[in-house]
Amino acid sequence: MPARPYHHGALRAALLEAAEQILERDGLDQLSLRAISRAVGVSHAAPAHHFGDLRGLLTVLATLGFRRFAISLEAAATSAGDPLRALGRAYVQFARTQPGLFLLMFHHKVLAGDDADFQQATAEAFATLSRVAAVSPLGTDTAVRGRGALASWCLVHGFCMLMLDGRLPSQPGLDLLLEELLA
Amino acid sequence: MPARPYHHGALRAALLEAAEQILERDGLDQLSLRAISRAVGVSHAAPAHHFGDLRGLLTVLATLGFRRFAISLEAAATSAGDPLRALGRAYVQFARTQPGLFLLMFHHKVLAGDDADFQQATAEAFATLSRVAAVSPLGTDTAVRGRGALASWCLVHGFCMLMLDGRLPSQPGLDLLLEELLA
DNA sequence: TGTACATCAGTGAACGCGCGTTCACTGATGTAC
DNA sequence: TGTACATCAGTGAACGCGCGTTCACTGATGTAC
Repeated sequence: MPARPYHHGALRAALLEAAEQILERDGLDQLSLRAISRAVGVSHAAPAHHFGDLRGLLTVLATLGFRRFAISLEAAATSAGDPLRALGRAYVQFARTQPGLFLLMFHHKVLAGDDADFQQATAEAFATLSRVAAVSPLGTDTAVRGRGALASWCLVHGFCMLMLDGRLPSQPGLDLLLEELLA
Repeated sequence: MPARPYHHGALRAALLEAAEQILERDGLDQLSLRAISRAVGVSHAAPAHHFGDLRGLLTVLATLGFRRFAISLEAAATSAGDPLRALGRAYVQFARTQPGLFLLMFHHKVLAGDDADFQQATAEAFATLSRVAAVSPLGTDTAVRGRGALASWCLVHGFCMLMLDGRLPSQPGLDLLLEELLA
């Protein structure tokens, strides 16, 4: 086996991993096909075989993000204690530990929103949200059931966005959140 | 007076206006010094005299945005009826009618956050928010007074962000919001 | 009132950069027979 | 078991694009005297 085989073997996964690293380290505006290829050590024309273009790669990345998001939320929802609070904590935790990915996931402009896998992954995540948060099932919207669910979602999502924009205090912020979720 | 005088006269204002138009029409990623200069019909090196670099221009633009934001919020806060609800409506209204500017204002990465004017303008806007929203003055944080204020802010901000990302239904969304603000 | 001069605002050409895409190619793999 | 061939995955050079910055310049304005 030569030191560097012509075929990578798992280039697709390697590209996604590198893309996520760049996303967290440098942000979305620094994420390019060339930068990703460079990080993996491959020709910058290679990603086209796996993702088509940059939008395709970003969409796959966001899809994987939503899958992981859904798993985290589901785990929180079935944990002991108040499931709504646990859900909120998990939501914020996800945004805090992988802000680049989180922001990408909610940046529809750069994503292929009509992608089937992407849509399914987002629906999966939001299903947990609306199921757990709809403690007062008053409405029957397709997107979100009930005002309580929407309000909870907005509250926790707004918290994440303000936090990631540096508009909230650093450490006591999470402590505060727990209190608000009481309401 | 010649058809096109050498000196523009009000280039600074014209550049800002053009920048805002591009921001709303094409988004932040299309906003460049060259695009702005092109729109005004001026050399692309000209903006440097007024703003230094792109970051400087964006910061001024965001500062003006926060000033207008503060005025809208203040007007809502002093209107008849429930001030907290009016404030929420004004917040969403601002984000809805000028999404590009709103997103720029909450995109610290591209702004000079340490700019004095910018900081003052944001503080001005947030002051109205915390004053009105702090119906239950339990805390004494520097940024936001009380849990109620923070919760209201997160709620309405999250609503805006989800709305601008196309994650909420189109028209009935605003109607729903009014109900949630009851809580 | 007039003149000299400093300063300011805008020009336009040039530079280098990183990007996405294209294209003919080559190495490797798998499959049909 | 072996051979031919199609397909796939990655290469590397080339192209054109838009960008920010720099620089010597020029037109216009204002100020000192």
